[in-house]
Amino acid sequence: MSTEIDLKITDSEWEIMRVVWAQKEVTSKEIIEVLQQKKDWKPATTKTFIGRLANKDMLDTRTEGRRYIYSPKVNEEKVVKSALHEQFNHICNRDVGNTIAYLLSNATLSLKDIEKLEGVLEEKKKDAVEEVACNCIPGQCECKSHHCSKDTCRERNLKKE
Amino acid sequence: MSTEIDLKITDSEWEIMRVVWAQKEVTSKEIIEVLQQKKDWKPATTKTFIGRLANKDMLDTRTEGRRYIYSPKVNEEKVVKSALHEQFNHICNRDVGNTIAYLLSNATLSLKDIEKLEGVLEEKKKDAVEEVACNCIPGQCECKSHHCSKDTCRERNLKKE
DNA sequence: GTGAATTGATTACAATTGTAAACGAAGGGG
DNA sequence: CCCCTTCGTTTACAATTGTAATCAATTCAC
Repeated sequence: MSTEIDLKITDSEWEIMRVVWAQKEVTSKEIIEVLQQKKDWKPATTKTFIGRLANKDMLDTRTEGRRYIYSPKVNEEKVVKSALHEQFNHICNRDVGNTIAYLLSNATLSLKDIEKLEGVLEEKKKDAVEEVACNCIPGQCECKSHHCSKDTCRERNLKKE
Repeated sequence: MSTEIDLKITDSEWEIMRVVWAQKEVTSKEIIEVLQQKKDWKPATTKTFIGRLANKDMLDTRTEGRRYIYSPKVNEEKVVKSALHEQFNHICNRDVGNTIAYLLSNATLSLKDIEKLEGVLEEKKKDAVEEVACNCIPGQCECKSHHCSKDTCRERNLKKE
């Protein structure tokens, strides 16, 4: 029974959390100020999101005088990773390489970044597989089509023609 | 005025779309069958999602007899890329390299993948930057803290101590 | 100390999402 | 020809999300 907090947050909540992650400790006033440059939110709107995040146990609230100092209760990296995992769950394992290649070619990188990435790739060679196995259920990706046995299966019937 | 369709779909809609993308042409019956292995959905639930996707113009519906053959109206790759872009929008450009490094080290890759990725990296060296510029608004990442000028700014006041 | 400003909490309300039953038209079987 | 199945459509309804006003308790300014 791991008391794993749900790491999924909404787009608006990201905006709040990024401020809190960046500043470590902030008042609602500061969050509101920072986000005014980016989002067309009324202060009340920002406050709603802050409240919801506190409810969801994503924000710690320490009392300083009569107001709160908010600080993150979840790690930014964890949330980012979890969100990315979820994205990658939407594609076949066999496509992961290509997808990352796309991300790379789209990214702005420093030489340092590139070197690091080369290092990772070098490491990866050690446990590279001959061919990445498809992890999809039959019918949900092209690797395995679902080979239905029923006469009603359109795919099957097309093949018979 | 680009008639850009909104490429954002929900988790449940992904499940449907993946079936349609994989099969190119499917009936609702087949979608329902495929997803029964994965999701604990009643057929009615699947039908709802199909209907919504058709409304959203993500699915094409061709009539064959009295029933529909569904096919994708949006490209899978585009949807995946758009979803990933959205994710990467949540992090500072300076962290992109590291984040991709994490994805790489977490992925199962073939030698072929790795070679391709090495090629991309090689290309990247040509336009590698000295240092990736932060693209965040001040206050939303640690690169630029928001340097508020107001006396009420907590961060500022802490520094004065 | 009394009124104005702050600030967290409460309430509001529409849109989206997840989940599904019910309905209605159209075919298929007998 | 009539009933049963099939399948798209309509309706339902709770939970979540986006957006915000209002309230109530403080505190600050005068």
